[in-house]
Amino acid sequence: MNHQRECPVETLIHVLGGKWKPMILWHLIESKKRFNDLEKLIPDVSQKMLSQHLRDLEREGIVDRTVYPAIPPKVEYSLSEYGRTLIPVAEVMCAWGENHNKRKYEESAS
Amino acid sequence: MNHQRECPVETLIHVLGGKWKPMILWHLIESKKRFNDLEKLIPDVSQKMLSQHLRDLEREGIVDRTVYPAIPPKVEYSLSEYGRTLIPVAEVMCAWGENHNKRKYEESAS
DNA sequence: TAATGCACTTACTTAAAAGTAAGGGGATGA
DNA sequence: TCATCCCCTTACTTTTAAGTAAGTGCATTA
Repeated sequence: MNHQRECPVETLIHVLGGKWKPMILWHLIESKKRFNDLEKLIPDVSQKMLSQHLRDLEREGIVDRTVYPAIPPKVEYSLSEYGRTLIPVAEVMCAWGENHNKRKYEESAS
Repeated sequence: MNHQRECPVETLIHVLGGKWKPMILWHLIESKKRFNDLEKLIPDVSQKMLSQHLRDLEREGIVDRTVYPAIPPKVEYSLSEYGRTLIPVAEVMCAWGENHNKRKYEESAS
């Protein structure tokens, strides 16, 4: 890490920041998902937020959107090859987050 | 990673999200800093945001705030022992961010 | 006496993110 | 014919984050 140049942590936060994108990534790491699947998996997400963030992630090249020309329409979202480079990032972020939650839990229990 | 439970990436984003906290972390990884140092190192940050986010990070136990009872007041901010657990996280986030920036640069150049 | 430096705080304003509610297109099934 | 399913989009409102500007307290220096 180089402390002279601009901090690129910001870039990651820009791409993955906000309330919903990490959740979407999280579920797509496991497997490709349809719009409705994600809606069910992510409690309280509105359709608007879901479609907006999926579009953002698609624009960044992280998510692939595959449309099957069927009726009713079928659209699948999956991590792109590039998106898969985020898996190790998600892993350390999750590991830290889990530990932090545990710590807070133990703190509140004492 | 466990996809049944709640995604803890959110936790990390909660702790480190927003525009300024990653920057503060970034500079404190290098060495402890005073309020004014951070103000100079982080362009465009307002005093309000700086003090607010330093306080947030302090409350989360990530940053230690040391006050020297001198006049003019001297306050030093440093990563706590717990805060140092974020260093590996920052490293992978930075690495990904740098790569992403490079990719976007090459994309726009072509 | 006045100005300066440090580390903030407060009040107010603006911008960005998210929530709510409704609609739309294009079939198919009852 | 009417309702239903899927994948959204649009318009509008609310909430949250951030920006701006000014002020505070204490002491030292000029």
